[in-house]
Amino acid sequence: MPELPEVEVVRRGLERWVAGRTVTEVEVLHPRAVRRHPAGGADFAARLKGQRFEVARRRGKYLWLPLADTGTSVLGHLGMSGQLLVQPEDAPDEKHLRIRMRFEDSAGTELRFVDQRTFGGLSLHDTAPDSTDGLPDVIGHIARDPLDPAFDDDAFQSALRLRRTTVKRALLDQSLISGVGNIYADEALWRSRLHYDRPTGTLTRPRSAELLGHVRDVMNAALAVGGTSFDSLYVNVNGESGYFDRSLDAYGREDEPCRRCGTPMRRRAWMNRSSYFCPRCQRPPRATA
DNA sequence: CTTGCTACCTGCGGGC
DNA sequence: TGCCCGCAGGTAGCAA
Repeated sequence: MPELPEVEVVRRGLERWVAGRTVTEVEVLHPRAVRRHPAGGADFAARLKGQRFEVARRRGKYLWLPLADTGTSVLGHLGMSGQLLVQPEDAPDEKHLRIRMRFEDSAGTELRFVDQRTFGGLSLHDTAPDSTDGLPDVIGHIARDPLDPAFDDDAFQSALRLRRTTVKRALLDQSLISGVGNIYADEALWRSRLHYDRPTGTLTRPRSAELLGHVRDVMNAALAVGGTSFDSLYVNVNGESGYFDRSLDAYGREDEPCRRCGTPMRRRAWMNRSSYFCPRCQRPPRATA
């Protein structure tokens, strides 16, 4: 479940179904799922045993579960295909089950990390000493996300202008603004009538403010309907899909009419992935750029 | 320091 | 039927 709205849907599920529970047993079934935990899977399991989870937190696409009274947290990233599922203990193992956690209460459910492509993972980290919001130390480079009340709009706009890059690259740069991925970048650019290759330095203050507003709007709209799910890979902790795919205006709409002007939408290969845009509403920047 | 490119994985659908 | 290719919502790590 990649981008901010989908990760927030998962965070809310963890808040409801996992917060306050004490771990009794951890099984690491694939070493790559804990590769960001340098001490390895056995250490990860041993250190988690007996600890109690506090309310799940999130920044951008990262989420973490603080362990009560330890100054440490279990940090998670879902990568491209990761899922955190709260399943009945007797449910059959998923094909790509990587990590299982059992609890000492009698709720009868366990937490599972399932990940087909193993780009995601869990790890255990200390809380950053200078952090006021319990941030694990290893994600200090991740910028606040646009739904964070402490996100600084002015600072973002200034930093954006100073970048020597193009606008979509900047939106995907998690050290500048976090939580935006390929879908919501294309959606926000379409709403802003901006081409993905527009140099950041050419954006006026009102244009960058508008872009940021559209990033927020599209993420909030997606969140309200449970996120974007094209298939069963992107689900909440109960395995349910979101509905925002029906509301996408750009992403995945190659050859379909632009919802604003009717021109067929285009797809361009871009950074080993794709960009979807309207060739009429989102004109490429002048000259070579 | 910044910016951009590639590797890291598995699976799916389309063309041959 | 099967093989090969391109493609998939992400990020770390490295080169320039």
